[in-house]
Amino acid sequence: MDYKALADILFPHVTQTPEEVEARYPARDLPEGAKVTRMAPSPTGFMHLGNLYGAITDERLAHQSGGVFYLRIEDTDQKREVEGGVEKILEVFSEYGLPFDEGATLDGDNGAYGPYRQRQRAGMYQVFGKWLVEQGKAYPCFCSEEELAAIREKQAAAKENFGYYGKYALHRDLSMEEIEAKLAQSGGVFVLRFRSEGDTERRVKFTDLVKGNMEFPENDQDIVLLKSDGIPTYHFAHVVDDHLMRTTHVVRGEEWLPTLPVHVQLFQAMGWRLPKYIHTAQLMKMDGGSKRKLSKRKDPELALDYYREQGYTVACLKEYLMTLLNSNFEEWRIANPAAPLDAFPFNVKKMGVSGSLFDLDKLIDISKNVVSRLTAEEAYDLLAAWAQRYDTEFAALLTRDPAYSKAILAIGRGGKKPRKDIAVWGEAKAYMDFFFDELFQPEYAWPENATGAAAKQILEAYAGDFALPEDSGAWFDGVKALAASLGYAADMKLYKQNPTEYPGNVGDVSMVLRVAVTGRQNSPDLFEVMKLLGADRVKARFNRAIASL
RNA sequence: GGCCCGUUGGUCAAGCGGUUAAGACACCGGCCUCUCACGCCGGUAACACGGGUUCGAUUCCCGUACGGGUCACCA
Repeated sequence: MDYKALADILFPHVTQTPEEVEARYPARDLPEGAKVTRMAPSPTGFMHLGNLYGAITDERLAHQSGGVFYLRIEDTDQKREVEGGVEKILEVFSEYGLPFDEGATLDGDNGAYGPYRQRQRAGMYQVFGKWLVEQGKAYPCFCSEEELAAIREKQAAAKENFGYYGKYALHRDLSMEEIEAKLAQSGGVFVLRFRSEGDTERRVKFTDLVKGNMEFPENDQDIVLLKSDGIPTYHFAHVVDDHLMRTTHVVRGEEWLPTLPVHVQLFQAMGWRLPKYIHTAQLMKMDGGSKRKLSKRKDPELALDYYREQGYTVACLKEYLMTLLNSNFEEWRIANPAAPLDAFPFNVKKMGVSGSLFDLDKLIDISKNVVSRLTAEEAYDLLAAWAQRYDTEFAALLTRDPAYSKAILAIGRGGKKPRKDIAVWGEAKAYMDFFFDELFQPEYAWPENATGAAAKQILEAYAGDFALPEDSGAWFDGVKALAASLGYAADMKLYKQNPTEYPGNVGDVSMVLRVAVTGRQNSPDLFEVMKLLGADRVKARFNRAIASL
């Protein structure tokens, strides 16, 4: 077989040589040890936790080592591509603060190793595809979907491995005449397959940076390199791009592990150096009694949009993912509560090998901590932005008087033990709605020791000549005095010693006030609340409560 | 089914031949000059199983079980 002639028949338009292509991608001029990583999503319009998970790893690895983190768009599957898919990707990464040093941008490319959209690189893959044909390492295949399905059936019946290999590789040894005939028949359309010399009896050894040493049978499948539209499969694109773009570390999910032998083989066939691989553990969820990989179709909580809608902060999601990514992160965070995330020394060795359950409880806990560390100003900005998007009615109230809203958010904020009651912005309305008269819809639930007439008596006594106390201490002294005057125990300790001697205690009295003012039994510091509301509105609320009794 | 990866409390996990087997979340109890949210103190709870190797295995090896992933002209 004259492979050179075959190559020319198959790729008549390809005139470039591999050397010419290579010349455009010189080794990167980076300091020793600098890592080059990439995020390589498909523009499916769907960004999920797994994307973020990997991207954080990529970004940290690159930027912690003085390297390069770039974005490559894997748009080789036109069927799955959606309008605006690239915009979505860019938007998410900018939202999450994971800056690319180079790669695809909205209006083109940024960087010297482009183009960064695989479809725009089609010609390049063909150069290398042609070159492989010249070496006898690749060949055209004309099998139809039906033929492939028939092969599969046969294999299933014979209990043999699936795939295009050995005697099932129908077009592996076509003669030049046969190829020409098929080519004429197909109108020049073919699929380029790799001619594997692998033998499953032999094993390849391999080291993954997180999984450690591994051994696989060699790949004997003649996998597809170029699809019938001339666009490469993931496998070929990965090998060509990561070589040319000088990627040093490939971070991807462990679902790629089974195809690793293919990639190793391809790199060898091309005569290129293998990048380092980091196969990350998968994000799982509990389904019924067992764990399973989070699924795009079944699990809404896999989508990043879900968290944005709920009002999780960007910081808390990154923070949580980091706890899954590096086992010593939490320890570090406890020791460095205020340090920026990027100050954490990310370490591949601290990455776990087995899939982790995505734990919403833990996320919420982290979220509360993150939100509690925000200043009132920051909290207001984030909340207002969220509401603007997901609850415009609430947004209108919030932004009507920013200073007022900030003051609400400032209650219990700051200091050593900040309040931690808001985990996500979606909860904020329920937390602070009573501050807005428009939203104030009390369902008076009086404390057990002071219902009905008792509650009314307390309210009437307190509201009678109500004036805003000077400070929290004065306020509570007043409540105590009121409690005592009505026969309630003003001292909790005394009350606990003889609970039967009193109708209730000062706690009950203040609870009545709280219920009247806020419409609920739980609230932040009542004095602060009243101060913000102002004497008039507080009074009005007392009267409203009295009227209801 | 073949191949691959994994298995320490409910969850995330530390551990890397000898430990009272950390810590975090969740849960439960107590304390915290008004509730809640915090905070503090305490508690329940784990090395999948069976063989080896070894003076000694959570740790090393083999097997079993279980879980997961993957077997496309998708990535």
